[in-house]
Amino acid sequence: MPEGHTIHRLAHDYATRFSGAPTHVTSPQGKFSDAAALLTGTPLTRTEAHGKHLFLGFGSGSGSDAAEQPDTWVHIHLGLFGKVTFGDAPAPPPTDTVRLRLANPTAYVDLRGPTTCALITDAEKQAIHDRLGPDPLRPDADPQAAYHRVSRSRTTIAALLMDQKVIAGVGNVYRAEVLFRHGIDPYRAGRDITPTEWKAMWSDLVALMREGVRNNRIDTVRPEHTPEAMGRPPRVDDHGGEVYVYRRTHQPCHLCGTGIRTADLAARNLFWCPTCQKK
DNA sequence: TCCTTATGTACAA
DNA sequence: TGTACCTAAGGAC
Repeated sequence: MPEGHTIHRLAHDYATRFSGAPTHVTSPQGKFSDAAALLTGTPLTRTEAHGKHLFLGFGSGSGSDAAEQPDTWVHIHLGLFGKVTFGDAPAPPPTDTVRLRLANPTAYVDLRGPTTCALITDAEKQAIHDRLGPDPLRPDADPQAAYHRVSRSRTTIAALLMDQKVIAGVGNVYRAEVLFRHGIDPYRAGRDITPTEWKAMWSDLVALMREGVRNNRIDTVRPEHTPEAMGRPPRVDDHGGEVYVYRRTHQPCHLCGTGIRTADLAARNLFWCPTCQKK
């Protein structure tokens, strides 16, 4: 379930389970074997997330100097299919799709199907930060930098929200849901989004994504709109969270009953309520 | 057992 | 804009 909240959660969980002690690093599938051989026995010293990019820092930092940088980073991007599985030691025999396994005396973690898993330098890592937009989950994020691009673009707000150079970490679910929550027509041009609307959407994303990290799932339905509150039978969305429009094609809108619409936008599925999202 | 689909991105044309 | 890539689950046969 790789949107930004998942990656920040992973950064935290990798650190919790593997910081400090030397880590046994392997690549059962083979595509990362050379790097694994270099890293094995080295401690994981730092983890970081920016948007959908995960960075695992190995080596150094073991001294008391907190400013010390890791010697090298593993750059991970899950893409559409990537999955991470944590478990307690002893680790079971890995299946042949495990790209990267970390193991220590108490825990193991398997990475499967990532679009990227590569050893990079600090400079290469910096280059990735430089090409990404602000991430609502990072304390250093500047929402104005994102609005600067949004406000001078003829591209639709739906496409801009998915553009990682504009804003990092928002994926198809948060995109659909934040537009619904603000009643905004997904086809409006970025330059027609007012500063007030952008501020509201940004702070909403910060809150929603923080909750996503906490719960490890995406919930966007306000308490007063839950099926219980609306006097309707309870419902489970098949992606594990409670949402207004994402993948609810043809189902009635929770607020007005109109059928949720879907369309192809830049090769991704777009979902929205044509009645509630007219702004 | 095969086909479709998916919360993503990069590159070619 | 189309296509390639990485994996696994669910549904159709």
